[in-house]
Amino acid sequence: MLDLTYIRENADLVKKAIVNKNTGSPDLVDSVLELDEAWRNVTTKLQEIQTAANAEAKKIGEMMKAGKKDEAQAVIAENARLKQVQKDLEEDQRKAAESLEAILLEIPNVPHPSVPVGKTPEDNVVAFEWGEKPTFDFDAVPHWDLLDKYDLADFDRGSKVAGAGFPFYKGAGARFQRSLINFFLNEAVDAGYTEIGAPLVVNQDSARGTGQLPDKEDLMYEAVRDGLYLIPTAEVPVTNLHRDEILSESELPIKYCAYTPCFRREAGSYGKDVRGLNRLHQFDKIELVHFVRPETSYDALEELRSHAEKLLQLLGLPYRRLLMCTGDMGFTQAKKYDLEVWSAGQKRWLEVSSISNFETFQARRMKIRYRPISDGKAQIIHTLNGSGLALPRIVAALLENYQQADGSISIPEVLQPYFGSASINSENT
RNA sequence: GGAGGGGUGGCAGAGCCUGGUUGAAUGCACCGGUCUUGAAAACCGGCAUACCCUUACCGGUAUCGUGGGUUCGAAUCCCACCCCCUCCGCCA
Repeated sequence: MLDLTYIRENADLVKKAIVNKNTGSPDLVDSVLELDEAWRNVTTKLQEIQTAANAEAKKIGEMMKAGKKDEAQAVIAENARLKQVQKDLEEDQRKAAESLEAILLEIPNVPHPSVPVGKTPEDNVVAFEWGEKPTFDFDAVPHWDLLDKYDLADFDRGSKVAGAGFPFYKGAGARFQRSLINFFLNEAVDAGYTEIGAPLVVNQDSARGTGQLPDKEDLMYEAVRDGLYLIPTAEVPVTNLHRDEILSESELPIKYCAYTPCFRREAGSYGKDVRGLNRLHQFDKIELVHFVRPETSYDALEELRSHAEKLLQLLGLPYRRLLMCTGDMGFTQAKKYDLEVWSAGQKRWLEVSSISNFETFQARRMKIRYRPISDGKAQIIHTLNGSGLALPRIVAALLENYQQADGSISIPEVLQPYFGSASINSENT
């Protein structure tokens, strides 16, 4: 959510953002300005009435104290008229505020000036590439064949028990994931993050805070009976951790890492994109979240990005960094990078991390502020997050890129202490 | 799930029975000043949030868990909901 005053003063900029992000009509801005005007008019009138009514009430109080009951009765009768006017105005104000709020929630975050303008994924900029794509003197196979071969995952039984997109992991497959989780968490903690174990369900206020509601409701599984949502990412509970709080400057920046399963309905997806581990309804992810002072958020974005990239480098996975264009970056972000790893068996790039600066967009909804030591006036902070990293596609890429001529899969050195051996082969599954 | 107690400013904690200068005593923390070679102590002053009006100053409104209600007037009375604590039950 953007600041109303900001919209008032930068109407053209916000309109441009809506157009560039391709998320709706720029006329929304005009509606906001009109509704804001209307709300302020009503509010001013209402407050005048309240001022009058309060003054009368005070007078009555004094009369009662002085024992002038009859005089008081007369004022009471007169005040009843004011009360009716007040009620009507309150209703008007409530309606105006409601419409204003609703439209405000439809206005996207304004992209940072460094973000390229564009409409489709083709307009994203490949900002950086790292590593050599592996070459093979045999036919590299996709990961689903390798999962099968070593019985690392069972999709059919997952479908039976839960549904498509909820695989079982077995043996070395399950252990492999567990070793990645531990590796990622340890790296994050070493980089200065505080580890968080988070609730896997959140209430509506939390879902609204990070921007999943009102628009992206279809993304989430919902426990209707209890009004709870299964988290689509740890971003939701972890960012909401400080909702409605005023932090002190000395505790910033706050950096959290959290491992959680993530649940996504992914309604409407199909085809090769969902083959194997490419897209699941439940998957594991380690999420990194920053709470920072506004002036430092773009430094923090690069820092966060480098933390995620380091993991890929340690794992020896070739990857590229995309700077997302305005049309492909999403509603709530001001700037966003995607990291994609090369998947040698499928011969395609797979998105494994998305790193974003939300500036005040989330924090304003959540009322997360900090008190600067200098002037003491509470100020909205900036929030950022990024995956560090999402597991299934990392597993897919590792299996595919590290497959060997003899059919075994070697394990990157950094992972071996976690996994407990140097390869996956027919002996150790 | 049952019974009882409670949710007040950054924190602690009065006020609620007996509705009326209580946006809220007091203490701590914090900020500024005096004093001091410096610091501490002491003393003086300041210190909630959001919003409206205003060039500005002044002024005003709302907020005592949340939402309703009673009343001329509610932190204070009534109702519902949420959360916390204690005891009981159930349970990994």
